[in-house]
Amino acid sequence: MYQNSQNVSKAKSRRSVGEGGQGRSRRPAYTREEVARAALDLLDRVGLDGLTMRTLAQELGVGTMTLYGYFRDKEELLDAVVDAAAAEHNITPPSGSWQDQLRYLVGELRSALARHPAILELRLRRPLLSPGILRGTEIGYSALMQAGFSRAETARAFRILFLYTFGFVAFSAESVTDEVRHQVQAAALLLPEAEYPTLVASAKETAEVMGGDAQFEFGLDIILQGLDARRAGRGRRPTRRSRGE
Amino acid sequence: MYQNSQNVSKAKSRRSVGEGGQGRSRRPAYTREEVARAALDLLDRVGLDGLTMRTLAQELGVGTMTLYGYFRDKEELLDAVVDAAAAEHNITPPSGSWQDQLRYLVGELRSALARHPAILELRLRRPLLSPGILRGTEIGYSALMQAGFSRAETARAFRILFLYTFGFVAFSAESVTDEVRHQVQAAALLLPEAEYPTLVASAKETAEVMGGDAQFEFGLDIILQGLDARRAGRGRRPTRRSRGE
DNA sequence: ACCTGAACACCGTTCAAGT
DNA sequence: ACCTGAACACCGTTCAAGT
Repeated sequence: MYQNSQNVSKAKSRRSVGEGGQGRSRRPAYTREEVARAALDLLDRVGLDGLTMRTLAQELGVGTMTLYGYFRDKEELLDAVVDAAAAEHNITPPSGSWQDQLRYLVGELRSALARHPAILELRLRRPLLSPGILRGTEIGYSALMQAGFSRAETARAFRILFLYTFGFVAFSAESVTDEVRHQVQAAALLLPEAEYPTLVASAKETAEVMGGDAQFEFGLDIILQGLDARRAGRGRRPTRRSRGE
Repeated sequence: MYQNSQNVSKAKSRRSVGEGGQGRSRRPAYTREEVARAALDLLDRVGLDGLTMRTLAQELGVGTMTLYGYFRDKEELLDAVVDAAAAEHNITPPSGSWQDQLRYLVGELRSALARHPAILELRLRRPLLSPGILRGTEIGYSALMQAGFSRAETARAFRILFLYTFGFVAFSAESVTDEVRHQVQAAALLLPEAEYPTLVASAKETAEVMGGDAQFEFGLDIILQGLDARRAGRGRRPTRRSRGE
């Protein structure tokens, strides 16, 4: 379902090694993708620290060193795991206004990241570029360009939405429970009021804002509103907001 | 310079153990803060993977197990390292419009994160609440509230800016070199044009947008513009943007 | 061709002991 | 009171060998 043509053919060519006639040579027990999916599954269950070459091998019923036949490194395995997570991500081209389309895309990205929390940390270090991931980018780009944004603005705008979503999930994942919220509120209330008057007064609001759908939607609205304002103002006054006044 | 009163007094009370008269009992070679700062320094030099209890101990000229007298865990040490990084962060209350003040704050946060890149990854897992970190929040809150935002809006607005900045630094740190940009552009150009027409056409723009001051400022402007629009529209029409149309 | 145990150079941390 | 080496239960990975 992802990178179809290339991967399938690669797997096939691996499988068809025995066509020589002797048919005695062993063929790999798994494909790269199968190993990656097993690793993703294990990752979901035991977290990033629990994903070990040893435990993964055990899970698959092979010797540890067998894994090094599929991947040069643990690093390379982890890249494949990120790819496997992206492969699950099946987005259908949305309809509606450009804002609606982007809302949908960003929502999909958010839920995809939430489905495999450990993936996020993995992606921090790699600028991922596999086709599966870029499918969403393509759709977002075309929505923005149809709305009248230039190519440069489109790239910038999509990047903002992408970064916001990533930042949100990274810091507002389901790890922000009610308990964490209470801790935050308590910590804010303990601050010296002389130095932190506004924060002490807003302790409750600060805690509420740590996560949740409402906060996510609010930020999304703000960004889309800002983009819309930028779009509307085009040509008239090319935004000299960055200057002094 | 950070959490002044408490920490200093704690360090003093540690030092003054020998006041009993005998003066023979050994006192700790370092304070907690000194160990944390040494760890931060080591972190900057060798990265997160290189920061080991063993190497840190060696750096300080003590046995490995001595560190466990200061911190129960490596986890607890890392928390202290994040705190030590926050302690360096000295922000002076800014002036100007609320947008200017927030621009300044966010810029400070960005450069603070850039100064110790490994800190970012550390902060992903901990909702940090030390006073040093919250100083910036207090200033941001008061700027937003003076601009007329409600407490709830203020908390939401500041959170957006915080998340955007974090996301930006996480994915657009100095690790995005020209080489990475070239890779991105090349990867985009290699996509099948039938499926990715917009992305292929915007390969150059996509690469440019991966990092850099211009992109950061653009996103910041968009968010501030969106916030301003929200502020201006208050009361009139309480934003039913989230609905269908 | 494909698989794998033993071994190496590391980790964080417990334990029992040293002054 | 403070410090610490030895030891334990782990890592990722190299190497040389097994079928």
